[in-house]
Amino acid sequence: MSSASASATRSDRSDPGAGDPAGPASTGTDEDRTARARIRDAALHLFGERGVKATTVRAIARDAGVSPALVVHHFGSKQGLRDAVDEYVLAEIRAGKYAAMTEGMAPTDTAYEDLARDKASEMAYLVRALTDDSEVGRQLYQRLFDDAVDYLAAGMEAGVLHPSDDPEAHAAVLLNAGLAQMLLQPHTQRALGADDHVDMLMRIAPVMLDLYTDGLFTDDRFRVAWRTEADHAARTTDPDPPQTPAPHSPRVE
Amino acid sequence: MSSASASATRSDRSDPGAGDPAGPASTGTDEDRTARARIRDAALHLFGERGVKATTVRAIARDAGVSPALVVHHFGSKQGLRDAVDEYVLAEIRAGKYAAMTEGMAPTDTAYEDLARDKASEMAYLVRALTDDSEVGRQLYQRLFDDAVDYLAAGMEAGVLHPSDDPEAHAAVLLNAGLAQMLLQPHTQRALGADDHVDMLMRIAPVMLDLYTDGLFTDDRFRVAWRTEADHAARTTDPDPPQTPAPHSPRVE
DNA sequence: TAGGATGCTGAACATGAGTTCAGCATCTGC
DNA sequence: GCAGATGCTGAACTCATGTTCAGCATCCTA
Repeated sequence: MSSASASATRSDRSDPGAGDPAGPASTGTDEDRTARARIRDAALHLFGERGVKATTVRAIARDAGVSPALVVHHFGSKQGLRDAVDEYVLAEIRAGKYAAMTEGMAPTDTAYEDLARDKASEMAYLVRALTDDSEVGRQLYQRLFDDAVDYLAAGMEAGVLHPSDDPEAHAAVLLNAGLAQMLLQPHTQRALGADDHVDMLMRIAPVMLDLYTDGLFTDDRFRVAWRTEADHAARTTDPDPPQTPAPHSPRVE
Repeated sequence: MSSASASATRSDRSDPGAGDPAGPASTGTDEDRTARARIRDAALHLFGERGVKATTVRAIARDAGVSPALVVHHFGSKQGLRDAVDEYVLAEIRAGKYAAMTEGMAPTDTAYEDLARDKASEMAYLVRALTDDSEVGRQLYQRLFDDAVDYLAAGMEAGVLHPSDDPEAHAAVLLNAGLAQMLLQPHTQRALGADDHVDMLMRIAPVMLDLYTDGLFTDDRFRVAWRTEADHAARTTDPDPPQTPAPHSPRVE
């Protein structure tokens, strides 16, 4: 067991303490936080900025002010570090810290702006996670989706939102529309010539409120056209459709 | 490009023929297409599937049925190949082949479905480009944005769309909402339990049409609240306060 | 104060991946 | 038929990057 003696110290139980001894991401005034925490934070930041694959262990070590070897000492491997970052972020997701992301659905307060400002690194990481197909992305979306379904149900119950034939699809569409403003933020900002993220939000918010208040179309010709076409397609595709497209019930007008 | 001794044969004029001798992406029945075209197509496919960084030249060569050296022979370098793929895609963008992506804004026909089916590889590449910050992504978004602005203007002119105070922001919001259904497609499909992409679109489309026809809110209370708050913030920001905590407006309860 | 655990490092190691290179076949024009 | 251009390959080279390792300092404990 001579060869395994030194490495056993690392790989087998890399955590010096219990659960998460590093504490929250940006706690601790400056650089007196534990090296483990600094490494995790640096990784979160760089992973979010450039992606996991494009981030080197050496770059993380440099940003954290430690040697590359220490990264491996604490987390076993780059993958182990990634897992630790994921677990950290997932814990925050489970704690509901990113609930404001659904605010993009209908910007009624500044919660989203606050989130974008205070958790920029985490947000970048999450945005990336949503377009990878990582476990973090899956869990984040599922959580936001569940929240959105609840919000919509409550709103419909209270009568402030139009009822829906398909509340889940409704939740998904609205959630996606909200998240899109985040995913496509750089493009949108450029296209609108906005100075910064907040400036862009100030352009976007009233438009979304108008859209959700008045709709877009001045009458229902597009909906009628679509239904006609869908019915026609359903009728001509095959005589006995295995999945009836569910005739759309009349909506609240 | 600097040490132009032996590499001049490759780098400087890597194209054996003129402009784009490889022809369109999937033309040519099976494997009798030129190797250059097969390499480009394989690269497009893999770049879209895994990302540029995660795709190796060796994998591209394997998929194209050639040696890694031939990739470099034709395109000078991996970056050169990437540039060629970008240029190919950009040409298609300029030719308006992806205009149906704006269809997501308001699904009035099957153009988007057709696109998703026939150009799956290209679409994956473009989706990835939109979330990187690549030149292709920028140009694609700009093009789609310009198209969206035109569509909206025409619709408003014709009276089928509500007029807007800020048509560009309106175009951006609608474009983003449409693109979101593409960017978040895997998540949405999972959350809705849809069988496939088309199944998901059949759930999404009527909801979007309902949303754009009727709106979401049953009255304008949220818009009024937001305006009130915005006015208040505007009035109180300038005198001195650096950051107003902003009282949260009434939410959907 | 001795001894071991802990935190940490510099230097080396191994591998994966982009790239280079010398040469072989095939085709075309003379 | 010959010569050069063209298309293409296997093998080797180089470098970046993840990882290992032996050892040093510090701190806690008996």
